[in-house]
Amino acid sequence: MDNKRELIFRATETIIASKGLQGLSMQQIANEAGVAAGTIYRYFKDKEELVSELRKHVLREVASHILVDCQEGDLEQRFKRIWFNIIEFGRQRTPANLSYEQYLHLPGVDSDPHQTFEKDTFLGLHHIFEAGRIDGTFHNLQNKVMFAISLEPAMALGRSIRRGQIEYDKNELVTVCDLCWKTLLKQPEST
Amino acid sequence: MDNKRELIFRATETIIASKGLQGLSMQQIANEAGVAAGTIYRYFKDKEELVSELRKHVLREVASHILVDCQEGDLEQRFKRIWFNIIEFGRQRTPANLSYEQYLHLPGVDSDPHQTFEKDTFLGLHHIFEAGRIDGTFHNLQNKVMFAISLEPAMALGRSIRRGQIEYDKNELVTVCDLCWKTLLKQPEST
Amino acid sequence: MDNKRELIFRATETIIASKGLQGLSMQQIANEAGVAAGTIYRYFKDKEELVSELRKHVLREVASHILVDCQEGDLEQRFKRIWFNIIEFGRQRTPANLSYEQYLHLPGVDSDPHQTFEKDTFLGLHHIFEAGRIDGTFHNLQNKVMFAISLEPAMALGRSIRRGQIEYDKNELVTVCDLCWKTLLKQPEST
Amino acid sequence: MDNKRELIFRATETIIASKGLQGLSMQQIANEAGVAAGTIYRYFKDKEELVSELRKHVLREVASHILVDCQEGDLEQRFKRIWFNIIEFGRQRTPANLSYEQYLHLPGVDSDPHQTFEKDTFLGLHHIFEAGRIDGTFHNLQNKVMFAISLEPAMALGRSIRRGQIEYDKNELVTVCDLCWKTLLKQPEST
DNA sequence: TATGAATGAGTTTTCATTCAT
DNA sequence: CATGAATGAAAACTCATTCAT
Repeated sequence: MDNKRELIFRATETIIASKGLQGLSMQQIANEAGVAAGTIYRYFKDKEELVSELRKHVLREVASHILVDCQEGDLEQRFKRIWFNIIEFGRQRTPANLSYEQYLHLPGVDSDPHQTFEKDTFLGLHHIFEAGRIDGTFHNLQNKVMFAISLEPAMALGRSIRRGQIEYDKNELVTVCDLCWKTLLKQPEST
Repeated sequence: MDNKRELIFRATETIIASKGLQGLSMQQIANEAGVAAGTIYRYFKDKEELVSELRKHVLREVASHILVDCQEGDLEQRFKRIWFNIIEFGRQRTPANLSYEQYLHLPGVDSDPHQTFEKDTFLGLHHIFEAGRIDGTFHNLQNKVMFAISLEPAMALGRSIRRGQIEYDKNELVTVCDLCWKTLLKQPEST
Repeated sequence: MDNKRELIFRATETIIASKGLQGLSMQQIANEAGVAAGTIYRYFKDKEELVSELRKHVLREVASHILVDCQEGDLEQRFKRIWFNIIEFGRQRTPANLSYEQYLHLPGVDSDPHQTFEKDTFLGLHHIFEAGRIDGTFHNLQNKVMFAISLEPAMALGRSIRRGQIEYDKNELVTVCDLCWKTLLKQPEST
Repeated sequence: MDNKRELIFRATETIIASKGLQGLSMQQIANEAGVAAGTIYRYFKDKEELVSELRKHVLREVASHILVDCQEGDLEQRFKRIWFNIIEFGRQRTPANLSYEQYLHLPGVDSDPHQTFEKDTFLGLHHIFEAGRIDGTFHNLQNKVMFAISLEPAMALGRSIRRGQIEYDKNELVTVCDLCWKTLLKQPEST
């Protein structure tokens, strides 16, 4: 069953979340997962494969949290929903979120297969940016650039809230979300 | 001499830049630095101390690159200079930059001494945000929040350029920088 | 069925032939034999028994190849037939031959049961040497000694041909076979 | 110092002699050598290198035992001295001899570097065979063939004596040695 | 102070063997 | 009988750290 594979994934995620990728030993994973060390090797060729497969798994988790409900409503509603999804997800001290961050700047992220996988996983985001660019609502900027100016702030904010570096203030966030949205717009709205 | 301490720092930085914190052995550092393995222990209690001291060292390097020339001119000029400093620094494949990223999300970053040190190092930024907030030019937001919406994008962009995910386009950057600046402003400028 | 036992034997032989006794795992044997790993344990107590049973199996194979047609003709004809059988068998890159060599100098060969089994298996050879010794044709030497001077060369030659260390030259071999034969004779033939 | 390398060699040799190449673990070697397991890796890249370097070491030992005093006297004297050296060495239950046999039929022996090394190490033998062939004393046979018919028997005999399969009988050996010598001769001596 | 050989605990990985299905 | 997932002990190997020189 894939039951055990999932078990190992969760165990690994948990450990990475708490001790980082450096404090990660196969024995620990086995203990946490409640299986024998050797069992891991029935599901993953070696540690490298486990870590790299988990990366995809985590990215998928992140995407599923962030892209929830992002199909309905107009562009603004969809964008703002995603923006808050990012905040909510980033605020949490879940294994998924914490281990996601451990993967963020790993050497080798810029390899082709990784980038392709990442792009595919977050395809929903690209659709939004493209839609806005095509109908002339957004500035004519590359997707990555639009992400950087409008959603990267949400990631940073979620993280900072989680770390206790800034206080969670719903009203402030609504304001900031609106600022991020307006940054994308070619014509400032006539309010 | 502190000559050797510096030598060890540089060696460590170089290795972290290329292989990450995981592929970091004392022997490698010794080789790269051109000293004996035992020598490292004359300057650092153990590996942990070396890594954590280097973190401060790297943060200082980053700050010095980013805060260059940020005292002259009006708020806008100072902000935009920093914004581009971040882009320029982030674009580079220097040991300082690459190893900086390796430290970014390390578990334990949220510990108090770390946070204090980071805050002190980037004090210059705080001054700018405070100045703008006090004279009523900027929104009334916490510093970290202002950083998140105006400079975090620059960090992401620099990184993406370096990784080849977006093309370097000076004009586009000028536009984006301006957008980031305007995000901070309470009253949209009357152009 | 003994069908499966034979299957396992052949698989083991094949693997030993190509990777030696060191690169021999139960899983590999199972794969090669097309059975489950656990199945092997229905036919053999453990790996040791499998390996040791296979040794006998291989010895029997070797004997059957070498002692073929060795009952007909006079002493010289019988000897020379065997001599060439050894050459022919040794030249081949068959699992039987290759795995036989892997067993040759294994520690524990000098144990009593092994020696007895070996002696029994190659009884045909002993008959020839005894016959020659009794009728006064051969020197009065122990069987093993006669084997050493007359057939051991054939084994070495077959092996060397297989390894490409010497070229196969039928005429030269006929000469050498004759030399080996004459070595056994008490009185050099009056040619 | 190469002191420790030698120590590790001797320990490995001893273990191979008693348990074969299969029952050879780095930990055992370390224990036998009286060093830490990690120390072995300062002298040898990995187990494979250790085993393969030891092979050369052992071959050199064997050659030095066998080729002792083989420069003096006429061809016959030189040959017979070597023949008895082989017997004497093969009779011994020394680590050098026992581990030598473990290497004899290892898969991979027929690789080029191995063969070249072996040929170089036993160059002394080739000289003798060549000398005899050139001055017309010996049959016109390839060196390996001459080795097979005249010295391979000595190897087999030494081994058999050691294993207790034949009794040590000096007179019989002198006879047999003479037979081996005569096998090489083109013209049977006029006695 | 500097060295680098040596250590040995800890890591990854393999594999003979068992046992529930 | 046969399976093959699971086990866990043991193997190969790494590496932070120490210490005699």
